[in-house]
Amino acid sequence: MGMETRTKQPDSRTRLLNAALHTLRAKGYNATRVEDLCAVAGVTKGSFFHHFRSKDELALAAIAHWDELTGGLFAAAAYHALEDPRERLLAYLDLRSELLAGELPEYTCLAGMLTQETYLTKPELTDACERSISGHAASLVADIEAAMQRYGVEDGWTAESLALHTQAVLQGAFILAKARGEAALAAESIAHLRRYIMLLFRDRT
Amino acid sequence: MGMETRTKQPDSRTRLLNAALHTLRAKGYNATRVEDLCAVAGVTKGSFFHHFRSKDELALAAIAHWDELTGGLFAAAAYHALEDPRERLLAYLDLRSELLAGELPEYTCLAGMLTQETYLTKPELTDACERSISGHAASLVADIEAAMQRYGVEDGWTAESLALHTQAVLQGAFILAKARGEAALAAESIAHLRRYIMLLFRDRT
DNA sequence: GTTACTATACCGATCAGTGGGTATGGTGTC
DNA sequence: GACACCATACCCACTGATCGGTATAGTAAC
Repeated sequence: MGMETRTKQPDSRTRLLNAALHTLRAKGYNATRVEDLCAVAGVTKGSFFHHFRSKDELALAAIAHWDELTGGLFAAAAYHALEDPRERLLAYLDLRSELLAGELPEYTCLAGMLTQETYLTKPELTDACERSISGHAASLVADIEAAMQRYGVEDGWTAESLALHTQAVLQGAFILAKARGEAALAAESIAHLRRYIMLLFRDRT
Repeated sequence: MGMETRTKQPDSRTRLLNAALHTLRAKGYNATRVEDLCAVAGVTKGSFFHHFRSKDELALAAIAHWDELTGGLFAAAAYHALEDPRERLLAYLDLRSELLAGELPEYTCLAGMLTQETYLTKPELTDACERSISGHAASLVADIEAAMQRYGVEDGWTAESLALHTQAVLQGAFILAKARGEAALAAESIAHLRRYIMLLFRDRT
């Protein structure tokens, strides 16, 4: 799986994982049949069970795949070069806003979706989702801490809690957007979060 | 057995709806079997299909039941008597925080949960969820508008968008709480939202 | 008798997972 | 080069269990 030649088509395993990212986010875990994924990936069920021992195991692999993709996306983002940590946070939110441009199931969070559906029924999956969300939140903590220091915030809340709050807002925004069927709603929620962060980290002139 | 049947227990239909509120929020729509609900409600499948034509119809009825219960709860809350609309909003959030005291699947939002799972697969259910969430959000708009006026806010955002944002935060907080398995997380997100509202509606002395 | 409700046995569709098979490509041996 | 050998990847037909829904028979109350 390491160094692969630059073929036009990814291999079956990757195609199944990509199909999973798309379909799981659109229809959820239980409503997605193994054969749906096979159809999207253009393989047969035999191939599916050659690569994954079970549907659960595919979901686990899909979350790992998701972490890899999104981790890369945000790690490579340009805003890390900004000098002011507050600006880095705001730029992060702006990027999240920009990502809303695609189709709805494409910008939604896989981990958030699966958390709801697997809670109490599939502990390993819930755990994997938790690690995914918490890991992403953790990547914001350093910037938040730096901003707190720079802007002299001592308000009885922790950097971790604000990092998790940003993720909560995003997750909630996705639900609202799904309910209403419009991405604009999610954008407005992110705008409110952006305003909150600007109010928290104010220039004390 | 005959004489004991006439207890103060709610009728079968209501017991099924209550079972649905509990079980659907805990396990989701697809993972909840009709017979699970029957077991919790203490009735048989025959009774279930006497009261509801299908599982979908039950879910619809459960959302209506949910709207009734929560609508009553918030309509009857004491804080509506407060004079300052900002204080009414803050008190609303405090009430939401207090409700987190119960077991996790008990304070979660049924509509938010079902939205995710029925998106693209059960349009009528998604619509019902949308109406439920939007309706609840709408009940906050008057107070937000009054607060905007009283505190002289003219910031390029609407009362509706802030109302929906509060719901987004709550929905997201529930997901995080489920992922981590602790209600405290949801409380912290609500605290951030509370702080945001206090920063928006500031006394300009 | 009729209406409202409950119970039980069953049907039919669905779908995760299996088993048995083929195709391809690599490797060692003579 | 030809051969056997083996591993990986893949396909198709099937199965066994699950579960929404139905058919039907009953009971209680007016």
